[in-house]
Amino acid sequence: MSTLRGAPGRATIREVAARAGVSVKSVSRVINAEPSVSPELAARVHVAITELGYRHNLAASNLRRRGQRTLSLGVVIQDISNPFAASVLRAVEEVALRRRVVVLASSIDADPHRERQVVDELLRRRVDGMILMPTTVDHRQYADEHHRGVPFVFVDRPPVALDADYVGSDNIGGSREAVAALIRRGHRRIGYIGDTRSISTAIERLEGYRQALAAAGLDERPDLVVQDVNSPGRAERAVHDLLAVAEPPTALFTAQNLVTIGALRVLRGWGLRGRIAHIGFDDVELGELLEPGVSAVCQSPAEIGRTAAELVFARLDGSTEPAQRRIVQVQLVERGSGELAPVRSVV
Amino acid sequence: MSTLRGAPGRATIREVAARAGVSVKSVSRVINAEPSVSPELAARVHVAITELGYRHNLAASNLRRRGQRTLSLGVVIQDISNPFAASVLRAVEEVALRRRVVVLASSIDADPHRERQVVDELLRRRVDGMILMPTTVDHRQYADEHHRGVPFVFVDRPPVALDADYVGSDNIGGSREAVAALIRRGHRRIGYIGDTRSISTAIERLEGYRQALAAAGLDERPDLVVQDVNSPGRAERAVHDLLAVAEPPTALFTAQNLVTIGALRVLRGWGLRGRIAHIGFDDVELGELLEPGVSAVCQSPAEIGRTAAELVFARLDGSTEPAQRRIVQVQLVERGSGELAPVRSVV
DNA sequence: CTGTTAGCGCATTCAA
DNA sequence: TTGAATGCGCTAACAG
Repeated sequence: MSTLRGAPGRATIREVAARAGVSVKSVSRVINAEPSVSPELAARVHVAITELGYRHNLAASNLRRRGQRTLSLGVVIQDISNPFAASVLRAVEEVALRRRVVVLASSIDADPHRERQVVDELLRRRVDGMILMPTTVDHRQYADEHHRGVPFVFVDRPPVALDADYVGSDNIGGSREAVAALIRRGHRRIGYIGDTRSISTAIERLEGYRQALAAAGLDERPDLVVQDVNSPGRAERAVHDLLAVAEPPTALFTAQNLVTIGALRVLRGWGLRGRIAHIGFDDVELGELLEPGVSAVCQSPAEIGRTAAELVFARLDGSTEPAQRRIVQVQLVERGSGELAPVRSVV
Repeated sequence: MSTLRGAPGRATIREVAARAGVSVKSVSRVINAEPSVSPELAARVHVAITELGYRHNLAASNLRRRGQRTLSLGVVIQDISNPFAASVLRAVEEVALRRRVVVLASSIDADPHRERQVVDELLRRRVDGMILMPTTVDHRQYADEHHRGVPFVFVDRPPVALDADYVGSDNIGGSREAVAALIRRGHRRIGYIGDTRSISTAIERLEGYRQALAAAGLDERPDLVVQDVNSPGRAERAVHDLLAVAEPPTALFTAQNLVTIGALRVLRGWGLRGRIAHIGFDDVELGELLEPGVSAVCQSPAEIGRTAAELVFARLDGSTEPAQRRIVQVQLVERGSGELAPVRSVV
């Protein structure tokens, strides 16, 4: 038996009107819950709607309606499989659904071309606003749309060459605090492993690392800083390299999610998890169950997402304030790995 | 300075035509890349489009166009923050984007009312098809839409009272294999902790547990089976209860993600992780880093998502085959916790 | 309170 | 190869 045979075609407002014996305008009034419709008329219309399986067509409605809102929001993120991005999206959904706004989301990985394609597809569908976790490093390409009335809000990475709202974590402060905590435990040789150096969050987290060193009067040792690490696999190699230097670090600061995971694999494999202090930026799932627990600078993706959504809607509601820059606080959660004292010879 | 002042209003096809000195229809032809337009005319139109910042309006276009495809897909899932759901969604996105189809996704938790609301919002926007991980237990409410031409594909949980396509994991087989593996190690008292018993996956996983016991000639002990556990917190209590029975289990089968996590917390807290064998259904992040590693029945969310998307598009391409039931294989990944031998007195 | 007419932005006839 | 009319489903503006 076929599941989908002979679509009977969808009823229009005109057919509903005919069936209910009223004008199309009256049906429209009922649908939009306008006042000043007699209860009997409304009832007749509702019956007709049910009988015909009529469903309001939002697109057609928006075509004529003033303001032209599609009640949809575009969200462009790195990868929905990443827990951080997923939580951001979830929070955006919450705020949006309250306004009956739906979310069109797409992952773009680290592919600028795909970012462009996805943004285009979303704009073709006339999303009312856009929340963007960009992978591109120059955003003037979006200026035209932005100023034409589709507000762009940037998440996690600030807009470059574009005057738009931004929400992100306190990357500098969080990193500084983590590294300072390691220093307080007596560590002097602290390894840094971070993401691609063109990414603003990577830059900021390295900056926090440096500030903490400077505040403690420590010199940065270039051989303890590894950048451009963007996968667990590369992180494993980076740890390997760090431990091979003349004076290996007694502590590690891994400045990104996947980097942290890669480092955990190596340290665990070598039985070093209890001997090298380790703090990661961004939480890892089940970090508290490991032995020792994984200390981490925890972000608040839900608050970031909520804030981003609120900023978009504020713009849609007519706000003309200067571009906002909202920094969401992070929190160093100590679970054991970050509180280890230095061990003279780790390897 | 304001970020969003004076939206100049968006150029229409008519304005483009005027500026290029051609007819509306010619612009339309250029936009849709129809053959038989002279290169010069096309060039003039393209210039006008760029100058005016014109952007094709897909909604208006679809209104008149035959077939009326919005090139959008609705995806309704439990919770986008759940890694399983996120991976499914990601795979759907991949398939969809190749067809320039965008995905409207929404989380509904376990709230039937919200499921209804979200589905309504998506249908109002005339999504071409729908991928649904339902929380409702009766789906005849979707029959009308489904037969009207909006194909519904069910994921993770099969349709009830509705003749629609379904993609899910081999819950029975996976559970049977996991429990059989425990039995092979010598376990005779194996605890089961599972999700709400109205959920089909929970029913199937319990069935697999029972089949394994039966195949080994073991009687099911009711005091070792705990159902309706749907959060880590409840899972912790369930483990607590199981360990308090007269003859506590020497092995545990936790039949869901969050249940597994709750169990891990308790076992770790009590120092029992190395003494009670444990296999979970559905993988947990970083499970291989724990000590011992968490053995798990791993699903293939990406394949589930890909298959679901392909089924939707097959229907949209006109397939009238009988409703499909695609079972995706699972894999028991042994990492240590499931290979522990029975310990006489665990507590 | 209810109905009529025009038109949103575009694609489809049909005609030149 | 190009263009003028007509209408998609709905709402705005204006009647009654």
